[in-house]
Amino acid sequence: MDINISQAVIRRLPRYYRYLGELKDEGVLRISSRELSELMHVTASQIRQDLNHFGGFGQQGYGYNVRNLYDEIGKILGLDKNHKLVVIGAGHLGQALSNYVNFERRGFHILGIFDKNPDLVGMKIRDVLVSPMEELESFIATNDIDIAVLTIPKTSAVDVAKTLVKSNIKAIWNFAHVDLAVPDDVIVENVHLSESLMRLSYNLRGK
Amino acid sequence: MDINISQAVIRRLPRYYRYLGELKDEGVLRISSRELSELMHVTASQIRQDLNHFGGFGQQGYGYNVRNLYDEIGKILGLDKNHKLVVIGAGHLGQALSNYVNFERRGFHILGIFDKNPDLVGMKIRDVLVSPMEELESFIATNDIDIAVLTIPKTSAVDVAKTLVKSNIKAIWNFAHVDLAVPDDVIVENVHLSESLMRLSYNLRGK
DNA sequence: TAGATTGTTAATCGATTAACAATC
DNA sequence: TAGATTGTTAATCGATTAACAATC
Repeated sequence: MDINISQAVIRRLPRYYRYLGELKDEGVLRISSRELSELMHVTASQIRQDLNHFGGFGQQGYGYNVRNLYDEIGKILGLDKNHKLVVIGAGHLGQALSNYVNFERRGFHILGIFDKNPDLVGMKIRDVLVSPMEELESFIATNDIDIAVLTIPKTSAVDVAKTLVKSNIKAIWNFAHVDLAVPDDVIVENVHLSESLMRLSYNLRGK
Repeated sequence: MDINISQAVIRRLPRYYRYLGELKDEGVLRISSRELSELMHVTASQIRQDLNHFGGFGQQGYGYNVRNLYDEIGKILGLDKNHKLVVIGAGHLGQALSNYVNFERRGFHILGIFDKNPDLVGMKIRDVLVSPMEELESFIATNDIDIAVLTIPKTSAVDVAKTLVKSNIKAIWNFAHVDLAVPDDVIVENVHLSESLMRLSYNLRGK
């Protein structure tokens, strides 16, 4: 397995995983790179190149075993492991993410929800209590949290990120519209919804 | 202005826009590509290349006028125009997006919300009534809707997308975990949250 | 004018696609 | 075995960076 795989390849893995999951559920046992390429509208070359970064999962003359490839990609993506999360910001978006059961199914367990608004503290979302921000730091330490989901306005996001770094968080799933400055060993995955909407708007020009 | 600008360039425009907006709010009047590059952690070359796809916004020996460049990028992204939206799916995510006031500020106006669940129909979210799915098609026609926001499970998303295409929708902001098959002239911008979380999970490997 | 910085061309780098020998 | 399809190398394409003449 390559030491450093480009993010271009990584971006495509979840999509392969989704298609293979669907094929698996349909009872398809094997698939060739050509067949999968037609289904996904990518080149067969790209599929084979991408997969071979991680190992030879196929067999000449046969193709790929759907179940096996699905599992292997799952392992590559770390979906065979459990992750412990806290959601920071119990507003609408924080609540929406906390309510989303499919994350739980993939091993992403939300153990705590935090908000600075006293009106929201004490509320329960799917059995998880909303706690005051003051308890965040000790909660992360006590419960060995890996990932913080940041669904707060950008004005407070920078400060909270500092607290998270101090608490040795491993990764931040950032929904705030700001670039967080964190040490290199802290993973930040940004979801900037307004940027996505602007790209849509651009592509809509002249229509 | 180039006829066909790569999506790689387009992806970066909203981020430039965000930084220029912040500089503008801080009262900064002008900035050189080098200064901006240091702020954003990209190369000055890339900034100049990107901007020159759309025109010469700068001035030799001076740099760029912050206010002017901000406005120009806004125009490129179509943020000087108003857009009419419907949100389809009044679940947690649909509610979260409908409640997000910043979209409104950028000219994205949510005129209708739709759901097939009778318990949600009749509810009001920021003055917008949740209507039954049966009314979707006529609503789009009557109100000249540009963009549909799809926050429903993937099982129903494919069918609803067909209805949207029939209704001559121009763009779909798709939060369902499925690739929508639509004609070439319908824009689809995907937000696949679970894929984002999987990328985070991958980058977390071994930590 | 001299200095600064753009706009733009040329060079480099990396990612994608094509081709094919290896092999099931 | 013959046919099919992978794994992998080589060729191509596109995106990024460097360089510098143009010009404010």
